[in-house]
Amino acid sequence: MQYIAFLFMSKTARHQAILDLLDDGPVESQDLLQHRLERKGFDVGQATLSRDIHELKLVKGPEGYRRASKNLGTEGVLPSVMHLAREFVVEIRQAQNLLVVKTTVGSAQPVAAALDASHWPEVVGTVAGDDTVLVIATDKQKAHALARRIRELS
Amino acid sequence: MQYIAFLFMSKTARHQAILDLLDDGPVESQDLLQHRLERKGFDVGQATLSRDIHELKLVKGPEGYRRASKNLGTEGVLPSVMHLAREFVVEIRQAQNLLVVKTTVGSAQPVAAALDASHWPEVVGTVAGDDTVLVIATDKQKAHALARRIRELS
DNA sequence: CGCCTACATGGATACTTATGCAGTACATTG
DNA sequence: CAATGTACTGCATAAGTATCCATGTAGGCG
Repeated sequence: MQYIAFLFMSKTARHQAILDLLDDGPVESQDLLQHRLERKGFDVGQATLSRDIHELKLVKGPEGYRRASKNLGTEGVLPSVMHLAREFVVEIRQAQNLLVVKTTVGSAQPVAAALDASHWPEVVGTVAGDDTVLVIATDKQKAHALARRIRELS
Repeated sequence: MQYIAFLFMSKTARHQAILDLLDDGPVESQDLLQHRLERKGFDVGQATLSRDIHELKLVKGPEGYRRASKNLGTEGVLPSVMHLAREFVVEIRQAQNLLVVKTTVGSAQPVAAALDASHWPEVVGTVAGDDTVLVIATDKQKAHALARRIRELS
């Protein structure tokens, strides 16, 4: 039944969604969070949110829930993946489910940050050095698709 | 009556005392805080503490109440994996034989170092960025087992 | 002094969050 | 396939926190 896919995707996706919501500012209560998630298509109970919040190590201050180490309101909006890719990506190679993205020297970090922020489902995570970003995809196929997508942005 | 002096000194002094207490580590609940303050000579109700906490803009995370800006200083000694995992690891995702460990911003390096230092047989190696550690395991199964083990540390 | 206003506080209680338990969906193993 | 284990979840409810209301005190002022 379709529950399968739903359940499987759900938790991680929901976590992502929660973090996204929090990037728009703190959320007062679990109830409010529940309703916002609902509007985003996540139907989940308060109990689960309590658990999610614990797992994500969120913190509740006077303003509500927010990410633990999110300090200094440096709300520098990061540039779009498209812009960054076009500007700094030099080459993309694939090795199994991994992509090695070569960038101009010093640009790997911002590119990785942008890829993370885009929350593409194929991207499990990224690690950046100085001129290289390692992108971890769920599997070979996704990695390939992802490579194409990034190339197309250029 | 001495109530005068008591009442007059109280609020500010109590606030100070609360901050002092928190410097020794987070406090789980208002109840606990109440008892600790009592031992220090402050006799105060839960309602008042709720207000104090708000006024001091304290923050409640998984560990309890703490000061908002507390930026956990990780000094020279390499803390145990357990401690680091519990403190900084936010999420663990698996992609094939790799684990993508998300940490709070800036903590990836120390977490990776700790994982390396633990010399677990499943860990082939690690690479750390800013908020992401890539852990390479020998195979899918080991990766899965490893993920569980790290999660259990929390 | 008598009166008024502003605070600080505790008790009771409304409200919010955490958790024990049980059920569902797989995954793995024999 | 049956048996067992793991992950995830909701419901009911326990545990924890915030707030309404009443009280007591201090300071200002005519």
